[in-house]
Amino acid sequence: MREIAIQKLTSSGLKKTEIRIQLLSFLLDKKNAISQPELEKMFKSISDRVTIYRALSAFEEKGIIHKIMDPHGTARYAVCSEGNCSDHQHSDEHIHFHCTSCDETTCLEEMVVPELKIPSKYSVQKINLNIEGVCERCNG
Amino acid sequence: MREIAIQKLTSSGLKKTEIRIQLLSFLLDKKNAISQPELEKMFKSISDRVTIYRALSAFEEKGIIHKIMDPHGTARYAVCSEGNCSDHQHSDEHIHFHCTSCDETTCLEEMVVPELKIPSKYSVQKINLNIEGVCERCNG
DNA sequence: TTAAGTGCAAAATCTTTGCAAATGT
DNA sequence: ACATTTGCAAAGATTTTGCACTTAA
Repeated sequence: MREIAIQKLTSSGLKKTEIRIQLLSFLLDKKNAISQPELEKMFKSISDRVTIYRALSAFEEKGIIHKIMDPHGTARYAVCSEGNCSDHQHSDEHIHFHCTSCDETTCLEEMVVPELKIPSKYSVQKINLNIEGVCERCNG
Repeated sequence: MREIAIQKLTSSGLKKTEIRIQLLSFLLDKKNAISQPELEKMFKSISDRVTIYRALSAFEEKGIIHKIMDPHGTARYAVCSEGNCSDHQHSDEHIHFHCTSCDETTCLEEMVVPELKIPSKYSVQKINLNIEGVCERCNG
């Protein structure tokens, strides 16, 4: 995933620093949306909290990752699926599943947000669909 | 709304203190989900921040209100529609609309979350559907 | 009277900002 | 060389906790 990370950084015009490469590689490996605190713990040996904040904002601005708020109000980050996102324009219209047992958030990329008949007085920019429940592993 | 507030407090076994009555009346008057900071400003003359936190948690635990996280990760609170919620069991399966212009969050009580075919390996407890866009007033 | 609710002060978190030093292009 | 990125320290903001005082039941 390191190569893909490097490639994404390059095509976004970001510098390929070791920390950013590792951070992005890590996110690319996961199918889950990782919380800021988790990333912080994970990388605290090689980096500092503030650097992670800034890296994540940079990634998000460039449309490399998207941020979702989990039910606790904790920010979580996941790599955008290919070609869906661009600078400041995220069409991450897939569904997120949050497990109340293990507290993990999974992107259900396969599932699509169903058609909604929204009153025409509203103009819609983005739809977030979040399911809470218990995941396969915890149900086991 | 004061009467309804008092009634809800009574039937939840909460004390009918002036602050809680006013706080709950205020939420009952609004069709919108109000943020903690807003409530804080609104009531800062008669109450203190911590009291509001605690009142809101109490209301939420009793199923009087529900909490939703807006796109900024700010907690917002709205009264549950009649009979939908109970202690620790919120079935607020309606849709929330967040306006990116005025930053208000509205409960679209009329709209229902559509049927979703969720892989059976997941057990679903709650579905959150959040739409971001521009509301009628701001579109005007 | 006594359990629940309040206020104030203080801790614990989480997020942002400024600036000098380090790093990639 | 120059623009980004990093780290550290410090400011801001938000949420939680402890405890003595007050209030509703």
